[in-house]
Amino acid sequence: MSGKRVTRKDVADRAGVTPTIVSYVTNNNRYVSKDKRERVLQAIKELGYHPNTVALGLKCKKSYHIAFICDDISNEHFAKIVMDMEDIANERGYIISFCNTRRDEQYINKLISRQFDGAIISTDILEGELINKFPDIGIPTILFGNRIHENISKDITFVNIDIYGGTLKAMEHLVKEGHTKIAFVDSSLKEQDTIDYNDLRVKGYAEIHEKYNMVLNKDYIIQGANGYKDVFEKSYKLFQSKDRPTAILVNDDMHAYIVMSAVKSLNLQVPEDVSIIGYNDTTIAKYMVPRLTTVEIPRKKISRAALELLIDKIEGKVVKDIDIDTDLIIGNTTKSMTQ
Amino acid sequence: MSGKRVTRKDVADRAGVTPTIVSYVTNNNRYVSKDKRERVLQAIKELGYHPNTVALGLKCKKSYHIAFICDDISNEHFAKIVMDMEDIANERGYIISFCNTRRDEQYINKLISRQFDGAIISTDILEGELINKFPDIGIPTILFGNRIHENISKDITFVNIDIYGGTLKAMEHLVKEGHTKIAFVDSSLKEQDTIDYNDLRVKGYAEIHEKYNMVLNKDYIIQGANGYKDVFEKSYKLFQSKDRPTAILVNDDMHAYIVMSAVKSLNLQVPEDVSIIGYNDTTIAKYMVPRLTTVEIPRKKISRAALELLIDKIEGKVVKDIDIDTDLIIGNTTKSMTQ
DNA sequence: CTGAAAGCGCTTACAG
DNA sequence: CTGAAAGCGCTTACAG
Repeated sequence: MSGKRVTRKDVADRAGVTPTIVSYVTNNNRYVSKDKRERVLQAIKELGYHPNTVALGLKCKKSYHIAFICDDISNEHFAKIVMDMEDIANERGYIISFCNTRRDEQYINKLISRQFDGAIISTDILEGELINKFPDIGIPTILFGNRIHENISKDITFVNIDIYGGTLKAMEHLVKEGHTKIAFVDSSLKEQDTIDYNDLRVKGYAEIHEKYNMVLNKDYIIQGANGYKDVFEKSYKLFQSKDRPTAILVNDDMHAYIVMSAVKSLNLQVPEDVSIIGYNDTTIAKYMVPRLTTVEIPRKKISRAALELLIDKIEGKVVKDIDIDTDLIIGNTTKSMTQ
Repeated sequence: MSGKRVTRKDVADRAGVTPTIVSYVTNNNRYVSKDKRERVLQAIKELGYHPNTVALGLKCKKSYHIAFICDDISNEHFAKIVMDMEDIANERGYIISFCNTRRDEQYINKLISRQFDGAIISTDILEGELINKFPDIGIPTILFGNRIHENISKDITFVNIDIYGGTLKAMEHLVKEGHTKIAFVDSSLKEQDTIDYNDLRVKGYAEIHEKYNMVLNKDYIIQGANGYKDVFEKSYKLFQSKDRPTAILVNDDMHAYIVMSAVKSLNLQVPEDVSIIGYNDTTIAKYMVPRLTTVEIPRKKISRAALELLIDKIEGKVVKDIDIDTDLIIGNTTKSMTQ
């Protein structure tokens, strides 16, 4: 391409000043005579100079670069969170890199080498050991989830999302409608030793069974599903069975949609034959017909909280965990059994 | 947090060698005596050393950092493209930053300052002038779209996606089924002077009208819709009208889904009352009931093509534009009028 | 008011 | 076989 990039030195030569002056002009942090300033600005324009952020990063040990790491960048829920965060980050001079989690130490090392000023992580599948690599090396880190894991570094700040409370609300709603045969889908690709705040869903699910003396049928729990196709097949099979559940809680709206697709493929109706509840309140939920009942995770709140906590932390302030409530949005995909 | 980061010098001190030796060990590109090599590796492990990519980038003028810029990171279509690209990039030592387009010169400047080794851009809303900033400054750039725009730099390489051909296939399909009142939705936030390869959709749409002597009703074209809600409202209104269309082509699956939602809200049936065709073949299309008929953009192909072209370009090779075909995936959301 | 100089953490050509 | 040194493009403390 067009040869070497324009540097500060090129600008200085063009404007007939020293490189130092160019810096003072671009950073606007010291008096520079009007004459020189104008020559510099002119030269910058003529040459198309863009200060090299990499050099600045090296010198100042600050990259203005934040990583947001989640398990599925193709899930609208996370994308919307990033978009909200970007609006705030942008004002503060930061950019955010939106990355997919990889259960791969080499990949994590590569990220770490890039001198992010901070990281925001939302994962169900990464071991504490790998997550801790960020704070251990001195990268301010925020984790979406809940401080229920012992192997997470004390240096990590949590945005505690009340998935547990949301799950209780969803389950109570189904129980009040008379459902006793309730299934549950957890589509995250979990393994042992993972950060599974999803377990808060299982926990809530199990506790409601206990509270109301309902039999917990293990066959009603679909866990560690492997992608959309797997969720479709497993839920198809579940609803094909003689003793099929009358309601199902699905850990993500898109997956809830897939479950509904499986249900419909069996010529069953939602909510007449099967009640469905999702999580996240994404576009798919809002425009589903019937409208999906779903546990809302307040994205605006968590993105703002996470980003502000992170920037405070980067700036050396002491920050504390924060708690975020969830709500049940009642749509039309559940139906009372007692009517 | 934990103070300063571990540098090459720290490792050298610990291992009792010069910093140079540490580089030769980490890069594995020169003979180092077994004894020293082991001491270095030991020190790296003990200290948790991660080479500073920023410093490397400055020295070598190579960031191993690629930008993928698209108009809506919350659209699964783009997220899946990034994920495919990442798999390839990862093997080659690159990381990809997944960014939302902003029609904001400051933002573009900020990106440019970050010394990306290359950029892959997919946009309907960015002016050529802003896109050209990347190649103009020497950043190898790939653009998804079609070389039909005169104001795009010659230095940009195109991955030409045959949206036009796909649109013809979709329209032909509807015409063969006897539809003559066909609507069209373009949900992109376009303005004048934009890279609107979407216009290829409009072009195909118009040409088929001409070819078959069909009246092109301008009221059937919804353009510049502003988000999901707007698409819902506008299509609701469209299908509420007396002279409503019997079929509709929608430039994205999720938006097609929203249109279907509007249709159903009016107690109309798909495909009995309204035939719908989308674009992209994302998850929503695959699991829609009835299965959405959609113009497939072969994501695997375009992501591989784009990334390989880009890396070749970064490595100084001469590359040529590439053409990618599209296909119509026939689902169950269209119905023959003549049965 | 303004410039020369040190230094951020690396790589690698150069000189032993 | 191996080390000292230059230099990538910046910022800013220091010295005039």
